[in-house]
Amino acid sequence: MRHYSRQSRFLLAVDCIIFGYDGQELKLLVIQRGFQPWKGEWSLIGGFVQQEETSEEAARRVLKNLTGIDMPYMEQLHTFSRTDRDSEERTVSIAYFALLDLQKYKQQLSEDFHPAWFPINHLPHLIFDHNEMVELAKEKLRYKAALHPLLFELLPAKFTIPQLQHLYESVYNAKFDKGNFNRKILSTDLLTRLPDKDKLNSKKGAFYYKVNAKTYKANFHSFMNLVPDPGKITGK
Amino acid sequence: MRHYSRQSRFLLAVDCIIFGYDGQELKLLVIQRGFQPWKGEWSLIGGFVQQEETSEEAARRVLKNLTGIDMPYMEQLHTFSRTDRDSEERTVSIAYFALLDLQKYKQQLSEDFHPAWFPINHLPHLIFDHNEMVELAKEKLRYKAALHPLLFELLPAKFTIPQLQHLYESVYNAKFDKGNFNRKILSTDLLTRLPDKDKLNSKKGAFYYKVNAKTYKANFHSFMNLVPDPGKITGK
DNA sequence: CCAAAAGTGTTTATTTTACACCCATGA
DNA sequence: TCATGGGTGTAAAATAAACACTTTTGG
Repeated sequence: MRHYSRQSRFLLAVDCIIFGYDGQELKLLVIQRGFQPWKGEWSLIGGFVQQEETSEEAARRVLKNLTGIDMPYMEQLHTFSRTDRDSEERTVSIAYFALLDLQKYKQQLSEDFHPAWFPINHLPHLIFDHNEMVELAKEKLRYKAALHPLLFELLPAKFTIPQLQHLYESVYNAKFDKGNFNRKILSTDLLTRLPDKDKLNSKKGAFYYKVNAKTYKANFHSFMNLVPDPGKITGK
Repeated sequence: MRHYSRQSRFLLAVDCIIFGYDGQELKLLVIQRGFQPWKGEWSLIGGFVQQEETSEEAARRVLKNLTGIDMPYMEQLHTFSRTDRDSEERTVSIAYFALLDLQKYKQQLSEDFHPAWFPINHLPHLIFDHNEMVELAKEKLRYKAALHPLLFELLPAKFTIPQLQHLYESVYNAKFDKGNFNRKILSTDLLTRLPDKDKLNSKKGAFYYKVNAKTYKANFHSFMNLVPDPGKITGK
């Protein structure tokens, strides 16, 4: 009963929830599945874990193969193990969560696997339990971004505070006070102001900032208060 | 390459990090492993996932079998997949995290599997990557307990505020101001005062409280500020 | 009576919020 | 010049921190 030889063995998959931001709204990367079953249906990017790799390596390999991208930010989300979650054969899936500057990578995205970016509030039906995975990932994104400077991963190297605020507003479906948002973000000391301005969105122009790599790395894991009224965010 | 039939299949384990509190300090439940390899070594409670159950069901089944206890609080922690983590055969392990009132369950704990409670700051060497799992679980406990009323799960149904404070202090290895702690906890409206007092720890006696199930359930997931100076807790 | 722990009060500092106001500039 | 978004100032409110003080009671 407890001996290795008598135990069941399982297919192990990885599935990746990839969020991107195009300056307008938060989007999710999905592909049209290229093999049976459910060929042609929308699906998260995923694949099977191989014998000689960790699940994290599998996720990176699959993402690299299917998108051509080395994910700059990725973390494990949750392992899904419902016995009927895959219609073909019982498969346990380890889900990963990644963030991308959509603008930067969209040219480099290979078209071979029919990728598509869907607005996070208008997702198509996905195969298996992939919609459930996305819901959990959205919760985690909102939870974590309220406490840690996670959303910078979705922006280009140079961005303005109003752009950052717009991103936060689209993640939380809320409007924040610009004065307070400014001070709160700048008080974290995570940003360095650059000499030039973005003049596309206003006549006056907004200064560009870049992430201060030192303080970003040092403070990423400490608690911040990046979102107004976080008491009302219902975590997990 | 992408077809189900050609993929590797893996042993899937669950391992459980069980924290308990005895009124003095935080402890971890481990057992002496009863089978080869590493028979007799200290190990987390674990077992293999079977064909017809989810990983969560496997964790609950294994815990029930080995301890006799239906875990009142359990959540998935992380999936560990280093290729060499099990010396016998490649095994991927889904780790779970559980909290127990140690006093309540210690009689009921079956002795068959040689269980032992170790103080969290003086753990023995555990097999495989189990020490690593415990470290991650400790981080998560500290992280989550600073924001959510998690630690109540470690206390009996009736407890005093000084007892609760002592628990927080032992989890964070810190001393908190009793006046501020009192007000902070009571302001959450999570506790209901009972008519009687605990007179064991002081002459004056401290009122017993119980968790208010309604507000507890309703507010569990919202952000609170249960620990002084949370800005200094380094999350994850 | 008094030591010791429980619990309350109070003052100060810090953070958050709301919102008024000034600034720069392209059309 | 003036509408528009960028950015700063400020006062009020809420929260947090430090610490003094009062209460209770077994020995």
